[in-house]
Amino acid sequence: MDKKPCKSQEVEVRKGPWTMEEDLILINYIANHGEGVWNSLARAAGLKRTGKSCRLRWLNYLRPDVRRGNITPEEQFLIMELHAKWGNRWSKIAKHLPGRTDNEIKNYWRTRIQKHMNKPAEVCYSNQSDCELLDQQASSSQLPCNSTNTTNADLMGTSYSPLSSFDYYNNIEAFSGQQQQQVMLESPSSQEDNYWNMEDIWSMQILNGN
DNA sequence: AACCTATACAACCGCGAGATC
DNA sequence: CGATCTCGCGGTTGTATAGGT
Repeated sequence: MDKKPCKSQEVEVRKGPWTMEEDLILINYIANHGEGVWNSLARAAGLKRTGKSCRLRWLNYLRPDVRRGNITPEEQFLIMELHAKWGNRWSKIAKHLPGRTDNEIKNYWRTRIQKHMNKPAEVCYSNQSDCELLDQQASSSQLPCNSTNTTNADLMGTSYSPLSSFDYYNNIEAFSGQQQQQVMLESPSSQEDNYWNMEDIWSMQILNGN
């Protein structure tokens, strides 16, 4: 666990954003040799990165099955439901969202959901269709739509959440309306224009003969 | 146009658990 | 059985960019 830097890594370790070259090196190396044993992988691939950094980059960004951006309303509800159940167990939550990473879910939660939950519940966009969607989700996933019977401690274990269950589910309800509107307004690809997408990388990799 | 602020996301850090030597 | 190593997790920080003034 990174207690001591590996001798061969003391020389030079790059930090910060990954370059396209580094990405390609990592992808090619993993395509040829498989993933795992990240420290030696980083060295063998000739990357001036820690194994940890390589692992993170691969899992969160480069893996071919990773889906990025545009969290669907269904995924959003699932995240809220599972977070209510398990708290900040992001990797556990991520296992139930194919293609989503714990890091992405964590970021999504902190930037989009938690923010709304911390607001008072006066902003309630609930309309009939929102409630229907919420009901659907609730019935399919055992999420109580407006339960006051279950405490957060019951749902989340000891380490979690200052909100009362009433506030929590009220906010989920309020939030669902907001997000539905937001999702409708967003064009599917708008968020990804700034990224060179993974299809590009993989097609380049194919061109490289891998 | 320039500056400021908020937001979103990529990446890093520290830690614990489990495996291996 | 202790030391070391790797992996994985959750929290936090850094930075690019969009939006507002």
